[in-house]
Amino acid sequence: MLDMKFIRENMELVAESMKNRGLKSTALDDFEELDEKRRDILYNVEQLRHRRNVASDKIGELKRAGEDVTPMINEMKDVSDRIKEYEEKLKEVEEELEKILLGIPNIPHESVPVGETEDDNTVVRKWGKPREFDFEFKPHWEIGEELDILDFERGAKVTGTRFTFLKGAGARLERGLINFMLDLHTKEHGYSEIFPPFMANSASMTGTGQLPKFAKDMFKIENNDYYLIPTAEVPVTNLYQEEILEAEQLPIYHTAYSACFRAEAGAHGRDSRGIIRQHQFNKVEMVKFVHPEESFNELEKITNDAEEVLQKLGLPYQVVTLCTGDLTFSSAKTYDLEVWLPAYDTYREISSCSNFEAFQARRAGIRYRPEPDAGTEYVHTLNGSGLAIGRTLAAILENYQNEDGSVTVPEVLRPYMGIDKIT
RNA sequence: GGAAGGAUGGGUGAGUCCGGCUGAAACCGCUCGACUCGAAAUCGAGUAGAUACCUAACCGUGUCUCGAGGGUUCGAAUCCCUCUCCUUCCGCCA
Repeated sequence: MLDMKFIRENMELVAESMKNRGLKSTALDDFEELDEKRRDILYNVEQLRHRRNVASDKIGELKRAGEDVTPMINEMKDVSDRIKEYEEKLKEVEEELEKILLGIPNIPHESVPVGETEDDNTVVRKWGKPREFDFEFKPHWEIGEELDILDFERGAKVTGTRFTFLKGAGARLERGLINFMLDLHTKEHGYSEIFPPFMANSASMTGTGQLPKFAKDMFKIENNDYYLIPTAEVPVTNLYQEEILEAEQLPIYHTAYSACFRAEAGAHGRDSRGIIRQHQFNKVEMVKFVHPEESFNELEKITNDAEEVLQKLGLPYQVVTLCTGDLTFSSAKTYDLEVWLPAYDTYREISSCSNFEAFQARRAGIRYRPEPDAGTEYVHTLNGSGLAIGRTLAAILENYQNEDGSVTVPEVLRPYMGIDKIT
């Protein structure tokens, strides 16, 4: 959510940023009108309330002195009625305004390229060279099925499409990857580990920006105000919801493993084979709470932290800056890490690192006190996947496959796996 | 699932029966100042958030907020209703 005052004072900028994202900015006209209306009503109602407060004090005083206050009370009845009328109008306007506000996306940072689709994303850097195969290589789902470590059919039988069983060395690889990533981030990158709930309520979902706009992308629990989390970002960012942090607590770095649940509405037919797009997948997430001046430095750092996972695993990747049209709703700037997948003959997203600036903090009420006696300010929040486990596993199967159908275990995972080859 | 108790500022906690003089005592913490070579101790002062208006800004003024929402009332932390969460006991359960 953007600051109302900021929108009021920067109408053109907000309108332009929405245009760059490929959105209509008609909501802004409504905003302007409602905002003015709200402040007008507010002025009137506050005047009346002031009158009422003064009179109420007076009535109390007179009553204690034993005087007759009936005429005054009768007069104030009328004032109270008028206040009630104004309050109802105010509530209407504020609800309308809130709706508009929650629908306005974050403003892309000036360094974000203007563009419409993912084709307009710019490649920042590449690491590693895609492997040249001297044999017929296979996609990960074939490798996985032949090694009997991925079971798609039974996943579909037991639950449904886009659910998969990992078995034997596959299950161990999944678990090894989780542990490897958590160990790396906690021991070498200074993150403290969180194990969050896998469900969160609608206030939290609104805090990080999933609600109200993206309800259909999530799984909702029946008879409860709970949603299955689409990412650990939700519970971890909301850890400090409605809290005021002390300046010296910042920056806070958290890393968390969680299962992630996504309805994948509108993705019918896309990536239907393999484990690239599942309704449930595992992910190790990194979340940061930082001083506003530091957030863009921190974005570079969090991206590097995610990159190091790929480097240690020896997986070729590229870093792209998402253009304005591809940028997610809450983000001011996002780097995607894309890993090389031979069977797809392209780089595919495996991590997304974003700076949300104060956008989430404002929604979630996460503030800090810059100086001991100063007023509060919103922190900046960031997050990055470090990494999506399923896609990492797919990348390992494809990039480390051997001609005989076996898969070599990357060096750094051997302590976690206890074997150096999956056969 | 059953029974009881509770939710007040950064923390502890009074106020709630008997509505107005309480945006909130007291203590702790924190900040600043005094004292000190420095520190501790002591003493003094300050110390909630949001928002509207004013201002270049500081300041100032008003309004709202005592778990959330609604009601009664001229007036609600205080009375009534609904909901949420927490604690304890019983039952059940990994």
